[in-house]
Amino acid sequence: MTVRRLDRAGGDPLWKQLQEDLVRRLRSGEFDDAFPGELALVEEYAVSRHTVRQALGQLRTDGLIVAERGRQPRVATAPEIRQPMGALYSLFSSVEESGLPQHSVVRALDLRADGVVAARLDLEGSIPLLYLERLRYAGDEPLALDRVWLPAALAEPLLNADFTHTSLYNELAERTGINLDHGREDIRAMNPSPAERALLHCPDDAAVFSIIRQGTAQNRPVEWRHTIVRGDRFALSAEFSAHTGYRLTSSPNTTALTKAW
Amino acid sequence: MTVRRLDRAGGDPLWKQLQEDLVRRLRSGEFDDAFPGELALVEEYAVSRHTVRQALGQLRTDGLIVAERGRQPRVATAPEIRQPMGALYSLFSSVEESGLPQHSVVRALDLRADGVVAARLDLEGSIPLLYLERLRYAGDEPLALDRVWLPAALAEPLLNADFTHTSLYNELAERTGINLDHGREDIRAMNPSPAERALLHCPDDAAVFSIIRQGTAQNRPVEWRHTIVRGDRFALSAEFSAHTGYRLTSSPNTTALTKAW
DNA sequence: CTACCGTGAATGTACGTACATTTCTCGCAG
DNA sequence: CTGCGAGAAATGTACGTACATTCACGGTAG
Repeated sequence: MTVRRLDRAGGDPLWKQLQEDLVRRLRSGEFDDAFPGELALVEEYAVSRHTVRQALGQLRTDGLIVAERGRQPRVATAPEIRQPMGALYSLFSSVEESGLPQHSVVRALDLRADGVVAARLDLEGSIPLLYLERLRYAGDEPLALDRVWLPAALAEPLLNADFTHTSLYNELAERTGINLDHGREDIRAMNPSPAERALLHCPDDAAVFSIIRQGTAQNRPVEWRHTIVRGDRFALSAEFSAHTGYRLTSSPNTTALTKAW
Repeated sequence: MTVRRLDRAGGDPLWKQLQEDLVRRLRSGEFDDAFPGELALVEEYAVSRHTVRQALGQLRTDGLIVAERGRQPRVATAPEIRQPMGALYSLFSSVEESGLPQHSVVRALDLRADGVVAARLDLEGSIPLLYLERLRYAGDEPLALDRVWLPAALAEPLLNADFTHTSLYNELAERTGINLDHGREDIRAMNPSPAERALLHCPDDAAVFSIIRQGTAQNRPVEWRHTIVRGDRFALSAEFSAHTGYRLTSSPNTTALTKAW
C-alpha cells in the first residue's frame, strides 16, 4: 500500500484534499468492490481518524457513500430510491396511495424504427427502437396513455416482459441492470385528440397533461416517453421550502383523483 | 445563565439532542439578535466543543445558520434567493429569459372578506383580506390570470403599491419584510371558463394550467393564490437527477413560449 | 478626527484518547 | 451441515488538546 501524500503547507484543508481525492478515485471505479474503512484511510494518507471522518462526513451528506456502525462504508449503490423522481412517478405512487387498483392494457410492444424519436434519443434514424404503448387504469377507468421508445440494443430483453402490472423501470432494472439517473420532463396542458379522448374515456370538457420525458443512465439516452394523463383525475402536487427546494409530493390530498376542489 | 441538561443515558446522541434544542430555540425567535458562540454553548450545555461543533455542523448544512472564522455564528438571514421557488417563479423567469417584455394589468386591488379563502388561509371567515387580481402579459398577448388573497393584517401596506411591473414578492418583502419560506402548489390541467378564455385571448382548442398555491412565512399562512396560465404559451420544464432531486428549470428551451413542439 | 496597528476572541483545522455499539467472522458443538 | 456464541473489527459518540486564521474592537500616533 503506497502512502499518498497530501499538501500540508498549501491553503486547502487536509480533509478537503482527502475528500476530493476520494471522489476522484470513486468516480474512476476504483472502489466498486469495496470502499476502504476509516482506519485504512488513516494509514494510507497518514492523517488522523478525525480528519478522515470529516472527509467521509462530506461524502455521506453528498450521498456518495453510506456507512453504518460495525460495517465498512459502501459506495451508495443505486443512488436512487430516495427520490424515484418525476411527475410520472408522482402520478403512479399517488394512485397507489389512494388504494385504487392499477393495471395496464398493453396496446403495442415491438421493435420498430422511427427517425424522429431516434433523433431525440441522439441515435441514428435507422436504429431499431423498442416501442411500448400502454393504457393505464386506476380502478375501472383509464388514467393515462403511455408511449415509450427505448434503444433496442439496450431494451431488447424487455420484449417478452409482461407489462400489465409491473413498471417499466422495474423490468428495465431487473432484466438489463439499467437505472435511470438523470432526465428532464416537459409538462404541458392541452386538449387531447378525439382518438385519445375516446381511448381515455375523457369527458368532453376535460383537459390533459402531456408529459414528455427524456431519461438517461450514465450519460446515455435511454428513453423517450410521451404520456398523456387525464386532467380531471390527476393533479401535480409539490411542496417547496427554502431548504429542501422543490419536491413533488405523492398527492397526500385526496383531491388529486377526484374532480372537485 | 442556567445550565441546560441533556439526557446522557437515553438513546439519542448528545449532539442530536443539542441540535434539536437549538432548532427549537431558533424557531422561537430566541436567537434573532445573536446566535450564541461555540464556547458559550459548551458552558451552557456542559458538553465538549467537539459535540457542539457536530451539532452546529448539522445546522449549517441544513442552512439554518452561517458561520465564519473569527466571528460568531449568525442565523441565516433570508435563506432564499438560491431557489426562489415554484412553478410560478419558473413561469415568469422563463418569460424574462425569452426576452419578451412583461407587464400586468391590475384588475382589482382592494380589501374584502371571503369566508372560503379565509378558511384555506386558516383564518376566521370575517377577517379582511387583501385581494389582487392581475392579467399578466408576455409581449402583447396575455399569458396568465393571477388572483391572490393575503391577510390584510399583514399585507395592508401593499394597497397603494403599483403592480403593473413589479412582482408581489418584491413588494411584500420591501414593504412588510415578509419572505415566503415554505409552500405548496397544486397544478391541474383544465379548460378555462368562457370568461377566462376571452380574457386570456385563449384559442378555442387550448387548455390551461390551473395553479393553486398556498404560501407560508415562518409557519403563518401568507397567501392563497390561484393562477391560470395559457397552456399554448407555457410548459413546465424540470430536470431531475439522483443527487439534486427534482428541480424546475427556467425553460431554457424556447419551445416553452411557442405553440409547437 | 482619521488611519493604523495590536490584542483578544472566535471559529477552523488537526491531532490524540477512550469507550460504546454494531456487524462480521470463525470455530465449535450438536 | 447447521446453529450458536465468543471475539475481532469497524464505525459512532464523546472527551481533551493545540495551534492557525480571521474578525472586531480599542488605543495610539499623526
